[in-house]
Amino acid sequence: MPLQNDTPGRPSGLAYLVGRLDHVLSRRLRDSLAPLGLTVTQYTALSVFRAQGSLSNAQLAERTMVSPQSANEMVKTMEAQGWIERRPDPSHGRIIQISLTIAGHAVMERCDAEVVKVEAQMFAGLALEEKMALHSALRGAVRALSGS
Amino acid sequence: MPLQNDTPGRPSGLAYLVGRLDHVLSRRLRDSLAPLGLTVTQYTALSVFRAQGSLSNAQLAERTMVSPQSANEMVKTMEAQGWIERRPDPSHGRIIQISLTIAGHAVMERCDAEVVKVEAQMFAGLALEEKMALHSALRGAVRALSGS
DNA sequence: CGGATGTCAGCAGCACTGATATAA
DNA sequence: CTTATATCAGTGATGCTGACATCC
Repeated sequence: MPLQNDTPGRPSGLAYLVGRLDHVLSRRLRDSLAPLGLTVTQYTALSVFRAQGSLSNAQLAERTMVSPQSANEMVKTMEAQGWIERRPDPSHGRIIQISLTIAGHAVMERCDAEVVKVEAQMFAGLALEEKMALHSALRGAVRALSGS
Repeated sequence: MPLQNDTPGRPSGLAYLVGRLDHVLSRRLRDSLAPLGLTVTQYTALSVFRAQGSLSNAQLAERTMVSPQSANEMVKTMEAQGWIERRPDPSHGRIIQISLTIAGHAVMERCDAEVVKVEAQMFAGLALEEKMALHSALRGAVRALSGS
């Protein structure tokens, strides 16, 4: 019986498991990504740019659910690395559009190879159907918590 | 098609989703737990003591997959709060056994009520079977990554 | 003026490595 | 001497709030 107990008012342990898995996963990714010169949060941010194209800092902050200041911090270091470029929005003097550079795309591809390895190990025991179910469950959970 | 693409060498996005969910979940738990005076990692550590009973600092570090120094840091602050107590091991002069105090159990029960709320919202769309499947998938993933 | 955006400064929580002391 | 344990000190990553200037 996976759900550890049926005491009402006792957490089922799912929140605990999510946290624990992230903890272990982050560690593993950190070790895999460190030789390539980037951190896990940097990889995450770069992933967002790859998926979304060009974003302002405020948009990045909103999509990654982080304060604009935190996002700005990431952006500063990543620009210094040459992975992203910032160019003023032509239609608005304050907004600065941010996007991946060629070097950014290149480093992402190297990272992907490492991430694929970790994912494979992490969900080695799961069939494709199960991975898809997991995928949708996780997406649903993110959405459920992001809303309110 | 939940798995976003079939390009070989491209991450499936499961690692990304785990990280994102943890990010949102941590934020929510932080806000829920803050009024009770503890942080998410403190709640996690106290959960371990509740589940495992009495542990030394070295054992705590191993079970939570954290360095002994990090574990010791948590222990210090939680002892100062009166949630745990440390008593020398009778059969070994160096080891100090750590366990929950009455106050520790009490604060945990108050936390549980909050965590249950968050879990309910997070997995509102899932049937019991799906929660059980998710539970075992996550446990399997933690185990797969912890080993090597 | 008011709202959105970007950015500087300060701070807190967390986990790490290195070094040290002590018990077995 | 060697190992395990606890713990002090320093450091790095992350993310937060507050404050401020700027653009529309």
